[in-house]
Amino acid sequence: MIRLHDTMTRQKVELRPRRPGEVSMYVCGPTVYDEPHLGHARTALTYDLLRRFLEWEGLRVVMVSNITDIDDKIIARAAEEGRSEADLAEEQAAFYIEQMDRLNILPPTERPRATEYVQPMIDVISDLLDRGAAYGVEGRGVYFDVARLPGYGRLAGRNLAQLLEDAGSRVSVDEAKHSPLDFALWKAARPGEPRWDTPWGEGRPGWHTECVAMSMSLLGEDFDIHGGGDDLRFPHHQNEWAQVEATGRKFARLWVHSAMLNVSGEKMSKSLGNFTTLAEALDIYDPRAMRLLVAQTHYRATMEMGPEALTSATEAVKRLDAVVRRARAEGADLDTTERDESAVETFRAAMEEDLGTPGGVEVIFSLVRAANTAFDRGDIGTGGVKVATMVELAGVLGLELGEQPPGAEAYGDDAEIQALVDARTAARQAGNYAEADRIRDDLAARGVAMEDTRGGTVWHRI
RNA sequence: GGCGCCGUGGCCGAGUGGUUAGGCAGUGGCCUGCAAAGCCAUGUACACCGGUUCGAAUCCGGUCGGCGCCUCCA
Repeated sequence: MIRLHDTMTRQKVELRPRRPGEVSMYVCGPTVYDEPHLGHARTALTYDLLRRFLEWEGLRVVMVSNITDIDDKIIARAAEEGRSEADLAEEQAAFYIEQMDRLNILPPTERPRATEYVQPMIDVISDLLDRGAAYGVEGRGVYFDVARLPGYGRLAGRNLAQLLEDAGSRVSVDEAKHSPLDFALWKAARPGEPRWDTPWGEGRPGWHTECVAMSMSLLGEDFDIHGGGDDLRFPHHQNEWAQVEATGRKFARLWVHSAMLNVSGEKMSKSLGNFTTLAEALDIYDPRAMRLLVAQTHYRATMEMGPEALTSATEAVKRLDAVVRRARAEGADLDTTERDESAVETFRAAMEEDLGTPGGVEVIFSLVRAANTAFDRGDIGTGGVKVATMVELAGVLGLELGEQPPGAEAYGDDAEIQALVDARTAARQAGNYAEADRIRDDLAARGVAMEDTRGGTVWHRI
């Protein structure tokens, strides 16, 4: 039984897909007006972890993750840079996807762009207007009328009255709106801005409507999971919910939110300007280290992703790679279908309980120790099963092991290095340790490390 | 102000009412020609004060401290 924490009901609930065997999931993606930062990685990795786990459990996952390519910030940035919104958005979207690939994040089943779903958005808004749940304001746009939705605020853990009480002080009161809580479904075009024609005038879609149109168009009513970063809980997701609720349709069955990232104790965000770009970090650290670090922390807990944490995760990944190399050197059969079933079940149990990736990681490391212990005593068969199991479970977390860190380079090709390694072995066997050590130092200087195992000497680039 | 989260050993970070989380780093030992990799051992951790309990880091109350949301944001 897979359980997940549902933000709407604030409790862990069993995942019961609307269609047995298939999980439909919508995850809010980025607004592409700037480069992605570490926070985007945490969110994207979280849902990739969930998706991979569900698939490993034998479920078919239909995952939709959008790219918001029209928005106030994109318009502003494009104007600053003196180019078109489409040009900027396309460039940033491509860059975002490139970083996701580096993180080994599986491409979503569908990756819709907001501008491709303007008609569905218009349909949503028309429907809301017809039902009297929205109203137009001349020259401004169309607003959603939240006042009559009793459940509004639930995702934020609040009610309408509480929200209204704060609204006056926190949100600048807009006389044009019926209520300060009302939000824009459609924004009337201003000079020079991208625009689409509609029955109520030219303009562009409001953010909250975009995700409704895309999710409902691609997944249909009553889809299983709606996810995103915790900062989207309110108002974004609440406003999405409001629109669907007002039309009497069924929306997401379950709401999942992944926690934020802190940088030295403070939330990292674009508005605070304290963010590290993802590309920058991935140039320095093994992307697998970032993935492991994310998996070591529960997705609903705020985490710190500083240099220290990334460095320690990098070392941890090396340990995983090392045992795979050792297994090969020892001549273990890693293609075996035999598994440490007990470990697999412990892993599954941890993961089934609200995506308990930290517990899963624990299982992986306990297998590493068990494998090394087995190899130490010469039990290659047992060691091989442990490693094969470990590799599979790490794979569920999206960690491909036994690989050399990206960017690792050494002077010379494999054959040349192997020749030197062989020469060192010969020198050692001849008792010429000075020569052996000289070769070792030489290779080390070229970025090649060696490990002597009973199966022989193996080397790898660092 | 309202709502909510958190405070775990050098760092990161899990967790169940009573048995070692795990990772990184450190120290000692084993292994090694020496290393590397690895294994073993090692840290009397749970903000503070009360309470419930046979027993609480884990439940309740309070105190202090930190953070988030309430406004664009993954």
